[in-house]
Amino acid sequence: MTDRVLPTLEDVALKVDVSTSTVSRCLNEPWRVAEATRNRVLTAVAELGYSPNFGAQVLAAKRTNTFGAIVPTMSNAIFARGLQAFQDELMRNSATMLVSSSSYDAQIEEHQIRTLVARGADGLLLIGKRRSKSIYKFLEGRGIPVVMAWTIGKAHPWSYVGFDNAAGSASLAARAVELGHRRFAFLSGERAMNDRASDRVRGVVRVLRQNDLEHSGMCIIESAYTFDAAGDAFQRIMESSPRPTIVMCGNDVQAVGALKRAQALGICVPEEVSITGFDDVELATVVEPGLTTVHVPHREMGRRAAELLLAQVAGECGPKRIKLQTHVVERQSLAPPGG
Amino acid sequence: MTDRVLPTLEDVALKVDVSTSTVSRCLNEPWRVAEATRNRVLTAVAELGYSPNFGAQVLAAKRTNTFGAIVPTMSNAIFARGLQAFQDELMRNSATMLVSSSSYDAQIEEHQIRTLVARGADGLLLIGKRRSKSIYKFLEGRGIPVVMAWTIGKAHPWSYVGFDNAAGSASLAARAVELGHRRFAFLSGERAMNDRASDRVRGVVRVLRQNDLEHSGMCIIESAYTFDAAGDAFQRIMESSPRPTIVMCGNDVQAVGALKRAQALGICVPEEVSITGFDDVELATVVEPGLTTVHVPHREMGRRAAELLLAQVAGECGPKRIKLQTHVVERQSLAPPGG
DNA sequence: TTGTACGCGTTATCAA
DNA sequence: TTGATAACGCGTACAA
Repeated sequence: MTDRVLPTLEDVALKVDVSTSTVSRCLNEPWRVAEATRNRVLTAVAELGYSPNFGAQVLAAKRTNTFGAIVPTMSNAIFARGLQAFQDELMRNSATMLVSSSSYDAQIEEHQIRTLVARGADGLLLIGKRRSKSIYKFLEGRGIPVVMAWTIGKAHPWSYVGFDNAAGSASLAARAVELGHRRFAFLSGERAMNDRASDRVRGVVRVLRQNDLEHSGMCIIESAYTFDAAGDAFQRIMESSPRPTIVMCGNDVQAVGALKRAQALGICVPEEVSITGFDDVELATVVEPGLTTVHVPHREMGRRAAELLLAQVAGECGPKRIKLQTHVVERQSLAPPGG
Repeated sequence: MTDRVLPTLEDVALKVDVSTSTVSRCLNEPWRVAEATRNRVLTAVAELGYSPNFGAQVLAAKRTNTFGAIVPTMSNAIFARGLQAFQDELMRNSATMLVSSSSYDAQIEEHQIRTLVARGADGLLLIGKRRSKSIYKFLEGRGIPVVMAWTIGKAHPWSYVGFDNAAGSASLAARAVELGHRRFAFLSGERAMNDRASDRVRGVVRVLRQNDLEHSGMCIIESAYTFDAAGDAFQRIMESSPRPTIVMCGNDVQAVGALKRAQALGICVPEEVSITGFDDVELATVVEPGLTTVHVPHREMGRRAAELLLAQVAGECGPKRIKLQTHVVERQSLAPPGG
């Protein structure tokens, strides 16, 4: 690798015969410099192909203009749309995005939080709110703005851009009750460190109780968020007796896993059992029968999370709590019991 | 925001009563420091919660340990798996990943390349190889290692970790010919700035020619990589006469779009028309009938791209050309013409 | 409106 | 094995 030497602020300054501060100002606060000088400077900048040295800029300005996002997974569409929107909004504000995925593992997530903070992230987007005290203390100690998405909580000192997971699954359960379902099962994600998963179960339990239906005995099985694991879990559920008339799933991936397994087992959906999802990703529209699910405003969450973080680092506002709405999307996988 | 002051190298040095150089060495080249000193230093580091200042580190070391990845889209699984593997491998080497998505737009991609380079990326992962001379000149001028994935090319001065797109679609076409197909149509992505899309079409044309089949008149329609756009394109293809017996698609997303439209129009797949994809993402296994497609080793590409970039910035090797294999995955959407 | 001068926290060179 | 010291390139008071 040959040693290339890039032009510095000083090179530009020398060429135009002004001070480095003037060049710096032209780039950062152009309005504070006379138009004539500014033009000469900017011309020289273009001619030399000057571009500020990132490290120096960060060291001096104490900001990286970089935001970290840690999502449980990038492999399916659930968080991809949100990330895309997050990054688009950052780009519109000439900021950049660092991303990691934690594989739904709290330990890995903690490590990644520390890494991104060490990397100088000006702010962080995290999914969910259930994590260790120590990592919250760490974040608070660094005074870094954090937005938690896909969930909602009380604000201070963190921001939330999300929705009520319990309410989302509750409205879906309510619709199922309305259609005549009485025997529910829930195929959940692992709830231990996942507040979204717990809330989604909780919402259903609440509805059952309100309708004086058996809820304490509702079959709840946890599985990983993969087709195969969910398929296995579904199979176990269907081996129980009496069979549920509806299996509500923690998300669309699990629901599709369940659906495919049902077909493999020759169980008709929705005639013999209804299946529902959560998220409303493309997958839900592509399977046969189409998946009844809860629509989540992924893009808006991503966009508003970025807006909020940018505003917070700019000191324009403090932590906020932005609650978005979900709604049930009815397709064919949910029908009255018995078809 | 209260002004927090984080411990610096000097704070650690003072506490242990050594020089800052020693502390720095303990962190970066621990073997070059006496074990006793090292232990005292590391203890102090832990006690103070010291973590190096990123900007200062970059400024002094001239490396960010950060790698940029620019993909056409994050919204579906096509590049998500590759990115995941890329980032996993980076993380294993305590490097981090910056990502952008260009929405399949060359202009946006150029802008993002410049941004990531300005942001100090030590290396870049790009998808495909067809882009403007000027951006290549820019990259060459900066001497930044670049790996182009999802494609293969002659190496110098760039690296490639990919596969032969033409060969992939060719083997699929050959199989279709073997099954008796004679009238082909291709539902392609936009080829103007997309070498993968062009190559995939080219592979099919080659096979048709080799089998003395009509190829110059093969119906080729381009569409965006979305369900709806692909559905529209499929519909136009099926309105032509004589109808093709097989519609090969540029990727799985387009193929699923075509498949769903076929079902909406009451056209039976594969009885009335076969449909094939490219990529072999989860989507392909979930639709009914399952999609016959070309399997692409996404994860391995991502992983090896990271390995290669890391090796290149470490000066352990120069640009390389790593060619991986694809293979046809037969499911139910491809069958002999007439069912 | 522009310039001077210093500080930011590290790494790297060289000497001890 | 350790320490002094010089970069590294930019932002920003403060002065002119």
